[in-house]
Amino acid sequence: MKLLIVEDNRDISENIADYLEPKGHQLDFAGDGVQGLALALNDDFDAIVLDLNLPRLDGISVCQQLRANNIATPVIMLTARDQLDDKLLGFGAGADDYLVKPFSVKELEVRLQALLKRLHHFGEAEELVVADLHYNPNTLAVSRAGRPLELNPIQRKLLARLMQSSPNVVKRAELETIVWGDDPPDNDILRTHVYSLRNIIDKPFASKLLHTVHSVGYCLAEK
Amino acid sequence: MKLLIVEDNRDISENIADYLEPKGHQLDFAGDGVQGLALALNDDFDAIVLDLNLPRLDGISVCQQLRANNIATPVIMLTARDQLDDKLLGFGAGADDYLVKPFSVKELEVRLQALLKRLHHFGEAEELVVADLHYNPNTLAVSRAGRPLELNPIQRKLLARLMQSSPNVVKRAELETIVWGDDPPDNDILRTHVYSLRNIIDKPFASKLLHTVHSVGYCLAEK
DNA sequence: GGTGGTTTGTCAAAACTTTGTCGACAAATG
DNA sequence: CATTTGTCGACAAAGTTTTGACAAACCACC
Repeated sequence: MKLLIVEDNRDISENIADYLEPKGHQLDFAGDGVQGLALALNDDFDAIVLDLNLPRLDGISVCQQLRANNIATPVIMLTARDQLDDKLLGFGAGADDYLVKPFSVKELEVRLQALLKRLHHFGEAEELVVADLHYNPNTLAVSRAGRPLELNPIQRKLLARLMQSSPNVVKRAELETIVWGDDPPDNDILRTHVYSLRNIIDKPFASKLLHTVHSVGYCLAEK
Repeated sequence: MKLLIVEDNRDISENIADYLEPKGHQLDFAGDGVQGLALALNDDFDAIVLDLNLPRLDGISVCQQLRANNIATPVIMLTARDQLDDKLLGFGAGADDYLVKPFSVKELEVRLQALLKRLHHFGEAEELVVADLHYNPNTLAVSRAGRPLELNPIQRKLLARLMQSSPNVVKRAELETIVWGDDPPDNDILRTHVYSLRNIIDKPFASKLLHTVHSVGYCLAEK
């Protein structure tokens, strides 16, 4: 996930970076409020970790400005132990959670995850990606090399399974079950649908992704 | 606000009571998990404070049972300092926040308020916006490109869900549940309502927002 | 390496399903 | 009792799925 850390204490920033970056999260840093606000306004983060006491512009003001600019990114405030009343202010300014310094980075991670689970599209499926082919199961949008493609329901079902299983081979019988449920057709109509799917996702492009595995099934993968 | 405190340590319960009751909050108490669950299921609280270690039934199980019974009341977990991993479990079970013992009651209050604010924001306010289409769930005012529009109740329900889910596709069955509850009509009357909604929000404008996804449902989005 | 049966690719037309449109009428609202 | 709202049926339009027919590719075996 993509995070913005606004914190003037280098030790704390590095501590966070050391823990979260190895876990695959992408972090941006700002050392004061003005810089942090600029970054937050110009980029799209999954969450923002915001120190309360910052040079140039304090955390509460940063948070207020964000909300005033209609940016709903979850914000976690960092406060010193004796600033409990500031927390109330922080929540008033639109913060979503806070942590008392000194805090464990693991605790930060737990709270980040809780926030994202709550706010960030609850119950949504992940976008499927194979090479330059994208399929979003929520919007049902399909695109390849950035160009949008139109699929009908059967084609979507086939594509979804092929992408989920990629780069593995999916057996014909399995694809038939996906489309027609427990009573598959006795003729070989799957062929026609694979053909039409191929026409849409492969025909107009140089490299082919959907490969036939003779007398087994199909597989979607690069090369 | 009406709170349920599930905690086997009398000192802690009393501490909470002494601080919150004078402020006008109404508290109920349970000394073990079974009792707590029973109270939570039979009454309507604004929030529940739930100890992790409880006699008879632990806090995580209580929380899980609540969610399984479709009760969305905010839950704050109380954990000992060395139970950080349990927090992950707690969030997984559906808890909304947690506090590390020993905690200040003032901090509990801050977190309770934050939770309720979050809930209220979700349940009541928040104007919905998709492209130049606006819907305020409080005033029930709908407008597009600044021009006010008049919707009837069913159209509003449909629009609200479509806007909340935008740009995702919303399935017909889901829209039917939104409008008619658990027993959807056996005919296809949703079509007529979507048609009339479309007449109001799209017909008089150049760009169309409400798109049909054949044999799936509808989606509200730009382009 | 040729041979023949099997599997796969191709495509257009036919059969079918879902959706848009709208007028008529019943039910709810105030 | 007038107006708004919700339900229904009918038909045309749009979109989807199946069918069937032939050609090309594949594979096993002589």
